[in-house]
Amino acid sequence: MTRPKAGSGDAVDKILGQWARERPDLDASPMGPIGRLRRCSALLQRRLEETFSLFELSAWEFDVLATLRRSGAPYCLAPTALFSTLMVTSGTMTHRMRGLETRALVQRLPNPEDARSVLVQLTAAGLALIDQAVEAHLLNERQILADLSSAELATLDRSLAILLAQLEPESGER
Amino acid sequence: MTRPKAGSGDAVDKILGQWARERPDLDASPMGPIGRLRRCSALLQRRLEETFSLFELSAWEFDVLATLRRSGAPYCLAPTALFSTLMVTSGTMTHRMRGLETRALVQRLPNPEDARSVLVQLTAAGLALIDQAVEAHLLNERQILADLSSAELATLDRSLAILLAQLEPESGER
DNA sequence: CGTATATCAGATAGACTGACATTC
DNA sequence: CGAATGTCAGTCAATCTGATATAC
Repeated sequence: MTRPKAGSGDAVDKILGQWARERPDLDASPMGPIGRLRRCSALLQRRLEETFSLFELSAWEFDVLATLRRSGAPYCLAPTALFSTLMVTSGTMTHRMRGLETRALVQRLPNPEDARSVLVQLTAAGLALIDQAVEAHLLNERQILADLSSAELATLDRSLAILLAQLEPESGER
Repeated sequence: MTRPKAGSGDAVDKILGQWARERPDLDASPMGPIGRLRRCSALLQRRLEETFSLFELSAWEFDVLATLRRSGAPYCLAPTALFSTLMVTSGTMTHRMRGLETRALVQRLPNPEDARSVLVQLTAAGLALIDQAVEAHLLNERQILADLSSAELATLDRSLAILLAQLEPESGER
C-alpha cells in the first residue's frame, strides 16, 4: 500500500492548515505559492551568503561588483546606473562605495562626458575577486538546484518568469 | 507574421545575456531561476508592505501577530516559540515585543507552567487588527496572482514546494 | 533658470551579541 | 549543579531623508 502524498508537509502546509482551522471563512490558498516563495527566498539568501563570505563579501557587495563586471570592459558605471539597477537610493550608493573603495575593489574616476558625474570602476583586484566569487557562486547555485530534474527546473523557471512579469514595475499597473 | 517569443525579456534575461557575453566560459543558467526567485521576492515584499502599512504594521509586525492569530485561542505563545518560528534571536524578539506591547496589540502574561517563561498574547485590539489585516493581505495576494491561470499557479506552487524541500533545514544536508 | 548628479550628515529601524537573573 | 528562558544594554550594518554644491 502506497503512502498517499498528503501535501508536501512543509512549513507552509502547516500554516495553511492553521488558517483553515482558525478562519475557515477565508480562502487562504494564495498564501501557498507566496509563502513558499518568500520562504525559499529567505533560506536561499542564507545559503548564498555563505559563499559570498568566503570572499569577505556581503550580498550587496557581491551585487555591486557583479553588476560592474557583467557590464563589460572597462567595468565602469555611473552611480546613477548602479543605484537604479540595484534599487537603492543615491545616498545609499554613495555610502556603499566608501567601503568598496577603501578596500580598493573599486575606484572613482571623473566622468569625461559629464562633469557632474563620476564613473565607478572595478580595480584589477576587484575584477579578480568578483571573477572568482562568481564562479563559486554559480557552483553553489548549481548545487542548490542539483536535486531538481531539468524538467522541474525549466518548469520552475517558466512559472517564476510569469510571476515576475506581473511584478515588474513596467507591467504592474500600480 | 507572428512575433517570436524571444525569451521573456525581463531583467533576468538581460543579466543572463550579459554574462553570456562577458564570461562565455561559464554556464550561468542557474542564475535564471534563482535570480527570478530573488527578484520576485524583492518586488513582492514591497507590494505586501503597502497593504501592511494601511494598518500601520511593518512586515515583521504582521508576521508576529499572524503567528499568534493562527495558533488559535487563546492566542498565546511563549517567546521561544515565536522567535524559533520567525527565525530571529531571543533578544530580537524581546525588542519586538516592546513596540507591540506599547501599542497594546499584545500583552505579556506569566506562564503558569514554567516560571522562567512568559506567554505573549494577542489583546482584543491585536486580534481585531490582525483579523482585518489578514483579510486585506489575502485580497492583495489574490490580486497579485490574478493574472496567472489556475494551472500556472498550481505549477508554480508545485515547483516552489520542490525547491523548498531542498532548502528547508531538515532536508538540506549542510 | 530649472533639472540632474553625487555627496554628506543625521536619523532611523532592525538585528545581533554577550552578560545576567531566574527557574527548571 | 548544568541547562534553558527571557531580558537588557550596547553595538553594528544598512538604509533613508533632506540639504548642499556643482554642472548640465
